[in-house]
Amino acid sequence: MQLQFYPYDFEYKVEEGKTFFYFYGRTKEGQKIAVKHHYQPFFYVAADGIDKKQFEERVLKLSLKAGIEPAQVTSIELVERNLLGKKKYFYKVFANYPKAVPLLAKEVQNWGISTYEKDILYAHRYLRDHNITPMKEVTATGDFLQNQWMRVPVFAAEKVEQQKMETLPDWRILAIDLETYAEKREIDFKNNPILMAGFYGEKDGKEFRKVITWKNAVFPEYVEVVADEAVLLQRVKEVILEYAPDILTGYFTDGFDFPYLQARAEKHGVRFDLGVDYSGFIVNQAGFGERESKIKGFLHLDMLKFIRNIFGKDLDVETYSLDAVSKQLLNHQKHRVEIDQLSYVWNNHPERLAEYCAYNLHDCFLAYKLCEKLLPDMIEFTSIVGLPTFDVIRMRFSKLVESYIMKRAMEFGVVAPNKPENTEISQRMDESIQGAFVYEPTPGLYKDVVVFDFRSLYPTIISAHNLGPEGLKCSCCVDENKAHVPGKEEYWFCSRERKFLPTILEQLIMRRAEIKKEIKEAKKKNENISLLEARSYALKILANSFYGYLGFYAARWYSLESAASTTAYARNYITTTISAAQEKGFKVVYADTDSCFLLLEGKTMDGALGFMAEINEKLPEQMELELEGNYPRGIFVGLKGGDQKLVGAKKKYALLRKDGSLKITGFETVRRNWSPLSKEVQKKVLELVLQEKVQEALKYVKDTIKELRRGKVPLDRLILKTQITRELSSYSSFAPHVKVAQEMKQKGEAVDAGTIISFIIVKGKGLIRDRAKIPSEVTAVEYDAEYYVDHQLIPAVSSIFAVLGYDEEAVFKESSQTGLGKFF
DNA sequence: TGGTTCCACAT
DNA sequence: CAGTTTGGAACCA
Repeated sequence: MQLQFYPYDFEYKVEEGKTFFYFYGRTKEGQKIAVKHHYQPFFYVAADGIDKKQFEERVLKLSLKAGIEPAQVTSIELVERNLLGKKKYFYKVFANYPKAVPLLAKEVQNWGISTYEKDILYAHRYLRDHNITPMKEVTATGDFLQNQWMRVPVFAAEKVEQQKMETLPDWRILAIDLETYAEKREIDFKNNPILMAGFYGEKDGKEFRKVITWKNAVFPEYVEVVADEAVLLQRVKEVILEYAPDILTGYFTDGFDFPYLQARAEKHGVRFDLGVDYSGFIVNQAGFGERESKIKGFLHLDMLKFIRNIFGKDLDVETYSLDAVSKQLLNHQKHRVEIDQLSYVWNNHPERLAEYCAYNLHDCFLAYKLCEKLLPDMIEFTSIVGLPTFDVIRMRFSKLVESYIMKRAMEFGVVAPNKPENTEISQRMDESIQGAFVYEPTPGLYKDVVVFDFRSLYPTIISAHNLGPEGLKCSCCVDENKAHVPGKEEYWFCSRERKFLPTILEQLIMRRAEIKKEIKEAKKKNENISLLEARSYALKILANSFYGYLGFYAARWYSLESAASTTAYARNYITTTISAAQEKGFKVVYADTDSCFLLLEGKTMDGALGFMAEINEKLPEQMELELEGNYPRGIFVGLKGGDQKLVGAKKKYALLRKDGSLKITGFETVRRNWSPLSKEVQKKVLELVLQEKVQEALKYVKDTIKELRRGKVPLDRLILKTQITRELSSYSSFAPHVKVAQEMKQKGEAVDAGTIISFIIVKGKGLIRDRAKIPSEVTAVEYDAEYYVDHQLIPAVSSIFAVLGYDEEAVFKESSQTGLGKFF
């Protein structure tokens, strides 16, 4: 019979000497199931230049001592494959079980023969070799088995294939969050019990809300009170099994909630056998004390991991805390509850526990919503990379790129190069390459700034010039002039044969271009574009990571020469564009990496666009110079410490859009350790100056200074914030915020690493740190206006006014009473 | 300035 | 063919 299902969790089992791949998933009808399929593990052995007959005899006889069963070769097969651009012969050497692979490969390696792909996880190998994408519909042919050893029916497949790339529209998601006993923020799995376990889900259009706790009090209807922690654990298990989610989600569940549950269950002797095969939580150490947690037969998505590793890159958050991330992505925050007080309330005021239950439930809600919102993105990355979603969201970019390459390698008959040895890694880590070109601007206020940029510059260069280790210094193109890299003539890349890496990168770029078109169409028709945008985002981020990957020390397809050539080409393209613009009579005011800023100065926009078209005619097909924007005004300020008229600061400018809004880059307006006042003033001054209302800008600053001196500025606009980064007692230097933190601690407030300290500088004599006070203790007249004028206001705007000629050295050197302050 | 140390996130 | 030590910011000389 045939079975259609959607798989999301995977493993393998060795049964009677045969290796089976296990899919866990849900059928179209909603039934959770397991599907097993036989597939033998293997690795590659380089077959060129060895005595084949001798090797075959020797390898087939191999039998190495190992744990359960000796590691043996079951069969071999001679195949042709491509390694780093060269066609070669390899043996596929099949092993009797997955763990035998590295043992056998090591032995062959000892014979002095190269081996490949011996460290590919069996489950990953299976998915790649069968071209199966998790989360998408799979058709299996076979029969159900009689079984008692699993919580779900087991289907034994003879054939497994994927024809449709449809995903389940309604994944069943359950979010979980714990509150634990912690008197002073300590996290102690051994000694501190779980006080509450919260759940949130939406099933069949209905909300599922539950908090389990073991203290009796008056609670809302969603709270379930049980006798003790052991019963709580038992109930957690039952709730999960009853709800039967496909996806379990939470925030930092990998490192906190799941291992906590596991530890407490162990302590109480509660069997947490909710895995599909009655196994419990599986907690692995991953990397630097980081953990990964899972339960067999569920897909565990720790939202922190996906956001931190992949999705958060474009996110403007200071930390990846649930609070900050939810605010940014969901426009929702955590409940404002004094979590530090939970243990005290638990012991002394159970009547106040209800608000903690609400807090607990709300955290579950946020995790659920994050998961729901980002699921299309997670599935998209899954399908591009072709590996389990569990693994994909826990990967860093380099791994993601490599996984994509290895998925595509199948179609191209490409064998993956080996990972570098440790010695090789440390060598690579010492190497570095020249980066991007940045044009030093001349400080000034400019009119009609036109900005052009190269679309996806690095990926398109790699694709257009066939960059990568495979075509590097090929023997066929030594004399081909055009194959040599401008500015790096010692490198050249094959111009005769299109190589694997640039090809699959080009496909990413093209695929994204198609999707962008689809998005445009969908927008016209007012259709939902969130899925398309997830796809476009995934493709973009992956394509952009190729360059970094080529220069990443642990990469299999490492090629520093290719990375260096990418930036060399980029520098060449941007400087060529600058010269071309200048030849056309355009003044270039700035350029950075892939963008070029020029002035119209009486010329027309059509002229500028004509210039762009001319450039594009000469560019390789994949590359394109685009109009980024056309700004009525732009300002570039001087470099701090440099000659304010001559030396411009790089990466620091502001542009005025036609609609009056600003595009601000590099200015301090966004930094935390500036007062809200300085940020406001800086932004306002930029705005006025860009509108050429210089006198107004001067007056504005003047008025603000007056207000400051009159004590009229509200205190909340004067608050400075700095984060305490470590244990308070370990500070040897006493910056203002450290001093304030100590005062707070004396008053019994909790101050730890991570606490953000707010303070205001007040009048008086002595060091700044002695005049830093807790905001709530400062009265309106007390703040030190001169400090704010000198250290907050003037520094925020001086470079802007300097551009306009208010920059006499003497003026700045003197104190505020007579200095710039006098101006105003 | 470069080398070194500390810390992610959760209660 | 589950186990690895990660990477960015803050600090310090």
